[in-house]
Amino acid sequence: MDEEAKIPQATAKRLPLYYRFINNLYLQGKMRVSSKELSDAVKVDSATIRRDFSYFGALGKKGYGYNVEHLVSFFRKTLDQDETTEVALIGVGNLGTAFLNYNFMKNNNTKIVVAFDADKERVGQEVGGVPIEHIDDLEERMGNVSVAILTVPSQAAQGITDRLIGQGVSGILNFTPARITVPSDVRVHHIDLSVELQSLAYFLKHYPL
Amino acid sequence: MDEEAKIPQATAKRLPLYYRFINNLYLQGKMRVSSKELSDAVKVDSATIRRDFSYFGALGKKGYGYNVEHLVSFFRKTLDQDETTEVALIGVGNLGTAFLNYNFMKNNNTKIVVAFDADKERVGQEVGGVPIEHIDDLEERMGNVSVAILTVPSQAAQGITDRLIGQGVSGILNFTPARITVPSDVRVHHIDLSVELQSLAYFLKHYPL
DNA sequence: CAAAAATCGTGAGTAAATTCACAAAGTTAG
DNA sequence: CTAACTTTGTGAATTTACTCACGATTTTTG
Repeated sequence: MDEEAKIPQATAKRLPLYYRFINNLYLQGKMRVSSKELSDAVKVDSATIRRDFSYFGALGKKGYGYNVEHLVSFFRKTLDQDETTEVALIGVGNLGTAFLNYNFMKNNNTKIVVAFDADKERVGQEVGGVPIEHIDDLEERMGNVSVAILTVPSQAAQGITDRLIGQGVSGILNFTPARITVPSDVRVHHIDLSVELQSLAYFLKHYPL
Repeated sequence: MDEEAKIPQATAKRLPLYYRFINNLYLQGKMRVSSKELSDAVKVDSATIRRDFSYFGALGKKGYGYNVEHLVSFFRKTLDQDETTEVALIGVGNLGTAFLNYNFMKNNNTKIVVAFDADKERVGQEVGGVPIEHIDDLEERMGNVSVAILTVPSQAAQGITDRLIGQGVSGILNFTPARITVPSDVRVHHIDLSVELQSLAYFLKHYPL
């Protein structure tokens, strides 16, 4: 296990957000930043930010704040920003295409290197610089990519998941409404767009602010 | 305030998920279901499911489980499944288009009724049955929709947010990387696709399962 | 240089969510 | 009908996350 394995999951989820914002400050030439300023920008309580940072040691200076350059290089290291994670995308529909176009606008430690689709017409095309392969060739063309984005129709989700796992994938970002079943050593993050929208509607009706 | 306002937020977020799954069971003609079966399907601990349901009273029967028909009609009522929330979508790029196409595949208490884009070429077209208006006409064409999906470039996010709020929008589903600033009575749910991907990569490296 | 202001890092308190584990009550099988 | 089994609903324990509030330290101002 990592030494860092003590970091709360909630904190870990915020790290990429912090990194992106701090990197912007750095590119703008800003020298220092306080937890209060960060808080206004990323909408996370300033005490939470200080606590989050404190898991990595004393990154700041009392009465001063945080040195932007120091923070940026620290986060780059911590988030393995130099070591890119290669990603495969399965399902080049609208959502999949959005990801592919997004791919190169980054601050990113992840890169989609190959995409698959069931439509033979699309094979051989490129979207956002990523070649599209046919889903039947998944096993031959996937290489040893370890993360996959699943943007296929939900009926196809479990079948493709099984094939991905057969290829050694260890992380899946699942955008289908289907809840997929995976071995216990495979991590799945699930984003259900229609649930997000419905839950927002429910909150508006039942939890007035 | 609602009577139901006691329901934990974490529970409220799971309700749409439960509803969708239970509705599928109902359509398949299944008569009964246990918390254990639901748990396997939606990947939520069975005790959590029983606890969630218990906030609404005793919906189940000991030794038997839950009656599917009863559950389905209960959830339909609770989620205001009959009273549809009208939604506006801003930014008809790939991601926006994905939402529009998704719109009618539903079990849904939400419906996108109008979309806006900055591209004049697209005005007058329909995507997924939803008419596209020009962003300059936002104020005239939005009607009294109270929820908006924001799928625009991040530079445009805050400006459009301000205009939406001027029109009385009270909930925003923000897909841009920008953290938007809103009055305290407006609810924002933020989904940051690149953060999701990066955070999955981080978890894989640092939190081996 | 001294006083005032800023800001971190964190102990302690609180809140929210999850999970365990079991009595109670129903169902099923023989 | 009885015994074995199933499954709920929930009190209590635990885990996780958030926030307050303040001492310690540095910067800034005059």
